[in-house]
Amino acid sequence: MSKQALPVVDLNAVACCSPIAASPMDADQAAVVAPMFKALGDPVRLRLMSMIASVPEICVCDLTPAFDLSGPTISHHLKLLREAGLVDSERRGTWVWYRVKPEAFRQLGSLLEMSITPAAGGTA
Amino acid sequence: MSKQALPVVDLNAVACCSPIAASPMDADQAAVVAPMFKALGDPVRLRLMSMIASVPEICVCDLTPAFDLSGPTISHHLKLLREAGLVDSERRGTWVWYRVKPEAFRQLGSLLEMSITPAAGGTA
DNA sequence: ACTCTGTTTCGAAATCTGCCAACCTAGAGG
DNA sequence: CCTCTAGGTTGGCAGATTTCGAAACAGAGT
Repeated sequence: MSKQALPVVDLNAVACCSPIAASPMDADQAAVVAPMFKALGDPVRLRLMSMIASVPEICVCDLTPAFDLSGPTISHHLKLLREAGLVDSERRGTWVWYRVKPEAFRQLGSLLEMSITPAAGGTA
Repeated sequence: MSKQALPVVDLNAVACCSPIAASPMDADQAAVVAPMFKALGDPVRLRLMSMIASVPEICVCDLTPAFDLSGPTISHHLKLLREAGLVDSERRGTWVWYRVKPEAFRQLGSLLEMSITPAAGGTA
């Protein structure tokens, strides 16, 4: 996808470093972040994400054979990961390569930090 | 819910500290972890989770009015968060109180660490 | 009994998963 | 240029799952 597919999730719209536990999340922010979690909420997409994240980049032709699913189905799941802003794709010649968007990854990670409100579990 | 609802997700079955980016996740592990992400993949549940996580514990009677949804619907979403192993509930007298399960929270956080494989984004 | 809180049950509408078929792009060979 | 083949994506369709509310139910307090 050389023309850089639709960025459905605007990463800059998400507060970069405020954990879920820091303060109640408003509806707008939840609407932006939830699709990212949702994208990881399917076992196939989670494995795809894991495979993509564990190397600098990976060809679709290496992803598809790892599953008992048709090509179109894998393509569909990759599209959802793209639309969630979690990965990027680029066509190089015959093949399409996928790689993670580290910002998105970091963002999700920081949302799950619990350090700010120890009362809610950290110290109990 | 004093009799400690069905623990559908066995937290001990999840590798405690291996980030998604460390190595490709096998199908079994993905099947265990995906439901946790899925539970956070809905805007309502994400906000519920955030509200619960930002205080030591909170009454359902304080959660419901924050949404434009019926009581049964909120109850349904809370059930999904419970079944995902993300929160615990306890009836005390008239009211039911919810609180996060910090282990689950930490677990999800550690899955999103990117530090182990700098090549997949850190250094690019 | 009656009320209040929260859950469960059930059904309708919307969404998701997966496949097949068709399509588009890129490279190889005429 | 045209055709042929291979890699991926898109469109359309069944079947399963999800979301939500109305109604009924269960527990606690009055």
